[in-house]
Amino acid sequence: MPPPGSKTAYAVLGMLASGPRSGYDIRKEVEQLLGHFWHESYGQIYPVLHRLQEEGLIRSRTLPQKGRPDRNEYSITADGLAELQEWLARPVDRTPPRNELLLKVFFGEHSDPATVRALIVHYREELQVALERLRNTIAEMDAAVGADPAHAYWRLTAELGIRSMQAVSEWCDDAIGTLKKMERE
Amino acid sequence: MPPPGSKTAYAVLGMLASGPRSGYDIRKEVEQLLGHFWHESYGQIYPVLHRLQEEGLIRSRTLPQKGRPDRNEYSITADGLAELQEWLARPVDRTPPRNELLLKVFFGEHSDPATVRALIVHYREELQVALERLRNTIAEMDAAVGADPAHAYWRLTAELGIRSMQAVSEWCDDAIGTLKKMERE
DNA sequence: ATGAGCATGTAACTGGTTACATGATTTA
DNA sequence: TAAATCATGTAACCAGTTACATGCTCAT
Repeated sequence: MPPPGSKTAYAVLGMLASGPRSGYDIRKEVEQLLGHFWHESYGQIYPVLHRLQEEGLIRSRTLPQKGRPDRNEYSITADGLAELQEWLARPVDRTPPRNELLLKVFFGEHSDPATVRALIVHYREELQVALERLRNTIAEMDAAVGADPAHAYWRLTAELGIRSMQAVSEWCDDAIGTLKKMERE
Repeated sequence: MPPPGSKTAYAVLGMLASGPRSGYDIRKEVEQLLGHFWHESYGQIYPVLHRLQEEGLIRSRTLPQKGRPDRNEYSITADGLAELQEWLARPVDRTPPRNELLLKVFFGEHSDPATVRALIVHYREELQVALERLRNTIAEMDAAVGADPAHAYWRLTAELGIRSMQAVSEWCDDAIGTLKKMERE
């Protein structure tokens, strides 16, 4: 029943559940669609593909190509789908939190309000970019697929992305205000 | 100039910046105060303490104790404080996101709405507990220290904790509603 | 002709967790 | 008397990143 642990294995399995893909495809798709809440690197994907194949959860066929390296296309097996579904039904294991921004804010007393404020200002800028990008993706997806039932799940993830980014963004505004007040004192 | 990378090193340095502590103390305090956004394990703290001492960023003295192991109390050096402050001024490096709940939600099409809903319900319960715990800590801290300027920074971190948990909690409510609707169709 | 994209992979490294070992003391 | 707390540490493991290597094709 293992592959235990490795989220990457399940991410890969999940991607293959909607159709055959190469390692390269998986990477690209994860970045595009899941980029706001997930990430995978090649160094993780390729070894996992090999392992999953050994375990019979996926299988591959090699498509020769002219001029570029052969394309290894993987598809999920019945066992793989079962494994995926079993994992999906298990409650998420909560991973220990690590928010570097908050760590720095907490240590703010050993620096000064202006420095901390600059940190938050910078963070907010990056946040705004990510928020804008996600909003655009949502608009594109909504236009492209409409009320597709498969799309509904992606839509849920996007919704949480928007909301939590908004919440953080508002906190940034307020924190910047508070720190400005502290600077004046 | 190194210790590069390791957030643990900076977390430890930051803790020692407000006074001498043992590895054990650090662990406990991180859990109590920073628990809602940070985590450290002994297996990480003790080696880091040794390394930081070799690098001259902290120094230790051993307090013999009757009946229990000697207490190694570390304090930050001038170099250590400088290193901490340098790090504090640098913008946070954004770590690749990994939200397992959203990963499962996204793969919901390979399971079914009811299963996904159960996942979110369970998640929301744990969230509520964490939210309650943080609210209590805030009440205690506010009562204990009042408008202490050092406390102000902690207060900022708590504020973000509350807000983002609330945002996620609201999303859970809505998502559960959406999934119920999907179940009926 | 330059660079981006296609496509695969590996090795070295880093960061972190878990489980173990030790053992007295205080509290319930 | 059982369990939690104090207090240290290590070894084995796991997950993940980064940098590297290869080499063709297509668009600018």
